[in-house]
Amino acid sequence: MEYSFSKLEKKWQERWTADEVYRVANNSPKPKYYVLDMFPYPSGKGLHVGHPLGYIASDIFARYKRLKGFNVLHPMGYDAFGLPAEQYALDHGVHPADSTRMNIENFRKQMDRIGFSFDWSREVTTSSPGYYRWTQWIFLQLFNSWYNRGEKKACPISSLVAAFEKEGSKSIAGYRAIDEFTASEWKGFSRKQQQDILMEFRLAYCGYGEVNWCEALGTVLANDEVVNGVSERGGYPVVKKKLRQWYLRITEYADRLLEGLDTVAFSDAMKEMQTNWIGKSYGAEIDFEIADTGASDQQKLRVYTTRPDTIFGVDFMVVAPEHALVPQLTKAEQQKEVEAYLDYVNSRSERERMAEKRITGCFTGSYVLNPFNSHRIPVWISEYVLSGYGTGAIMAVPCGDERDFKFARHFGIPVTNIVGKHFNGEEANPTKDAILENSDFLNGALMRDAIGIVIERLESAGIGNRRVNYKMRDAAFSRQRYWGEPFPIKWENGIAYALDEKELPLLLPEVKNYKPGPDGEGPLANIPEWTARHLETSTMPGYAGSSWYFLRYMDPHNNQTFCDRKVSDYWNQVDLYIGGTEHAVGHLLYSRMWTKFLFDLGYIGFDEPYRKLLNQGMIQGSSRFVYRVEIKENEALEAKLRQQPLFVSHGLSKLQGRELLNAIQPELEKIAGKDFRFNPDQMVLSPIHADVNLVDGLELDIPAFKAWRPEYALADFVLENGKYLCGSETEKMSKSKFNTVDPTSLVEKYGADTFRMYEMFLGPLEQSKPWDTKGIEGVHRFLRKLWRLFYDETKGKVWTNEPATAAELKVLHKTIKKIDEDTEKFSFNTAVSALMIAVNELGELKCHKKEVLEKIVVILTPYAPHICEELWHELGHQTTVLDAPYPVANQQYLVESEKQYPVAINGKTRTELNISLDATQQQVEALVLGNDTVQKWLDGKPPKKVIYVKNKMINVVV
RNA sequence: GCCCGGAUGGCGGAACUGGUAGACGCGUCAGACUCAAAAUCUGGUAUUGGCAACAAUGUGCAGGUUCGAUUCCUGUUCCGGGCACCA
Repeated sequence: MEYSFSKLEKKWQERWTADEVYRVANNSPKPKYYVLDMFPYPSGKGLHVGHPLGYIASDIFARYKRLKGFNVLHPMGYDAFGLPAEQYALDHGVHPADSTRMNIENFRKQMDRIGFSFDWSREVTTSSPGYYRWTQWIFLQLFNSWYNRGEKKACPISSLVAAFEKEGSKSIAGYRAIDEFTASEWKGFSRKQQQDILMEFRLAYCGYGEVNWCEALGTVLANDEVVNGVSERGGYPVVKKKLRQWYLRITEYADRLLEGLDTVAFSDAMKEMQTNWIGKSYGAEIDFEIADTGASDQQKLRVYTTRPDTIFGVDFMVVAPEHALVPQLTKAEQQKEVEAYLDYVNSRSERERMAEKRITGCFTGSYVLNPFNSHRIPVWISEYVLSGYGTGAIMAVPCGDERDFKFARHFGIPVTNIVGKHFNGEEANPTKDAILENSDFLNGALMRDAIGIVIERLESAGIGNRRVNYKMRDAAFSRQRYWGEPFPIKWENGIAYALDEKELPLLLPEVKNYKPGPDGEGPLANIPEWTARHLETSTMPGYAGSSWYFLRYMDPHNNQTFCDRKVSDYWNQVDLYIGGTEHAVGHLLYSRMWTKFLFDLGYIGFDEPYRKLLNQGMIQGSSRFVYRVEIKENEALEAKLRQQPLFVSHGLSKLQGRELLNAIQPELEKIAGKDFRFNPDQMVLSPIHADVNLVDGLELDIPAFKAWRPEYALADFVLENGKYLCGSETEKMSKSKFNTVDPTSLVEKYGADTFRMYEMFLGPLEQSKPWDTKGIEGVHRFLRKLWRLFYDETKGKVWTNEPATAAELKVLHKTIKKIDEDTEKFSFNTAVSALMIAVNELGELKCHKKEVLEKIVVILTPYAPHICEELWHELGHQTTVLDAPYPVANQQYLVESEKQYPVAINGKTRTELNISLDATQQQVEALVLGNDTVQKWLDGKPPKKVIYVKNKMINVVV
């Protein structure tokens, strides 16, 4: 009987589905375990071998935990709202709902072949009304909440209204730049005034602000969706634009997002990325009086600095071009220059600014006074100061800050040295460990200590105060697009009103075209019925639905609430979350914030969503290249080569000019004839991606390549050693590079079990690695060897009920221990190796004992579930192997009584000795020193000491 | 520029708290089976020298600590990832 994997895998997949074996209940006497994958965006391109990597890992762990006696929640769904589906709709006229449905079907079909243990009865799709109803609901909770800094948690907005009615703006002093008001003033405000103030506090709010506007996509983007000044999706230019937008007040959670990192098991790299994104810094705000202004219209320039200790090193001030005081600061004689500079700044796109950082700037003509010694300090404008951070103005200390120093040098501003020999006049020194000089009352103080001294002085003199700043900004939460959750918001007289919860879901209406609406509004603005109801016309961004999906899996069919509190109390946090690092600062921060928010309001009982996060590495493509001969500026020859292309093998691809011509002359003459003359220096070889599936290792399958594309049908090849070898390069896996490998075709050829194990065998999960199909045979061979322990091709069944020998049990228990340890620490690649070794060893021992095989089958089940289920039943079991008890390694078979030890003298191995494992140090010493070889080497001299490393070796030090 | 991570045979990668470096797989070589090939099985395979036993050298590079270093320390090169005027 042969191992016919395709029949067997189909059989069990059907059986498992029919029996609903993966269905999991929301209660159980067993302990719970929640294994989650980052759900996919169902793109039209389908899966390549890189996608299932994380799913296979999570599936192995989910099955392992189940065998270990846990009630395991392991769901899957689709992050279905988003730009690409809409872009596709614009281009092809297919409704996003339809293309999404088709893509989901395709994804599902591909995933099903791999044999995952997902509980599909819990599937969620973020674009289905039953799901986004609750996304809208959570949005309403955010809209109706504010962040109470005193209590460090979100509270209902009604509590803020109550506070205003009772004591005016007292309780929110220092929150935001809002004019103070008393309780009676509050009551006297118009409805609009009141709502405008409340809007400043809502956790989901609408406001005007600089946003990242992407013209090509016709929408705004969040900061993490902009990479190097262009859109993450599509790579289109992004400009800053002032627009009315919805925001998520994630900045209020900055501290808790930071502190929460201590309570979760994320990689250090991941924690650091989030920490940097949040970017907390400690410093002070300082007011500088603007010189030469009258006492009546006294203006102050406020700066933020982390280094108040350098206050006497301030040689100039810089304000951002967008700073509100620019017009007042600009003196008449500088007017022209400032205007020209502002024009220049506006002409530069975000991308240009990032690409080349020029030192630019312009003097305003104004001066401010140093608050401690009243020195006059010139005020400049420069684009290197960002309007969005701190106060949009800085005090420049060239001797301590590299940027300030370069600016000073560029514009010839004299530099004050406050750190003595620590500053060499050539570059700034940002040290905190220097003793201050030229610094008035700070002279002689260590900079590190001076920071606090200055802040105290500032605060007591009322010219500044301690201040914490964050790089993180509030997250832009609206998109001028169609394919997203509609906001449950209605506008009346410029006031945003929440829809009643009973009106949810606010269904996404059908549209005829997906083109943007007027005035930068979304496509929903084109629908008269929509605008007639004064509904918000933008939709929510892609990350809205993914910010809470892990909760919906727990209670996916509940239509009373997003997730019953009892159910979320049971499943609690995600125990293991597997996905890529690309969501480090997007999805992971947003979902952590939503979790904290829902916790604050008491809807769930935990405030971090993911207990442990594992980042799988990317699987890169291994591209193959063929080298095509092109002859420039010779149209007649080129025409011939277009008809009959000529490719040279990789080994010859480095040749040029005359040498190249010599190598390819015969083939070229066949195509072009003998009479052609041309300059060999105009001959170039251009590398062209060849489909990896047409290449075996590096050798091109020439007939298959010719059949691949009509234009290559007549191609000719210059070979080396009778073969055409391709060049290779590791690149991102992508259809356009023809380096994608389709998992389904591999499953068809080798079976799902082989495919799963091979993906794990490739290397450590967290490491990025190039895909190479070659090695898959080895894993396949392993499963066939395993099969042969049960069945012989001629004899049929060979397994027996005979008792196992000690040697066989030793192999078994060693393997159980190893697999258990490796799986527990997610070292799946070494676990697969250990399983291979076990099967090899059992094969050598000709072990066909049920007693041994049965346990091997169970520990192998998470890795290769189909073959194990089949063999489990073959061994006479009636129930599924999924519920088998996980074997325990028996120490008895792991301990050896005697072992051969290498004996080294000063680190060099000289001989080997058999030593009983319970021997004492003295016994070992006597044995070693009594040995002839050792004696010979010692040459009569006594050794300094004998080092006996149990289970390892013995070293004699002389 | 700053912050992380990495570098081990022809290749992917093993190696527990410092203890025989190269497990396992691929590739390759040899052999068995075969008329032959494929498939399968068995064995060899870090490098250099030697028929061999064996010897020497070997974990990016240069040092250091140690009886002993892929592992720890210092410096350095290269590669990958993240951040990038955040004052």
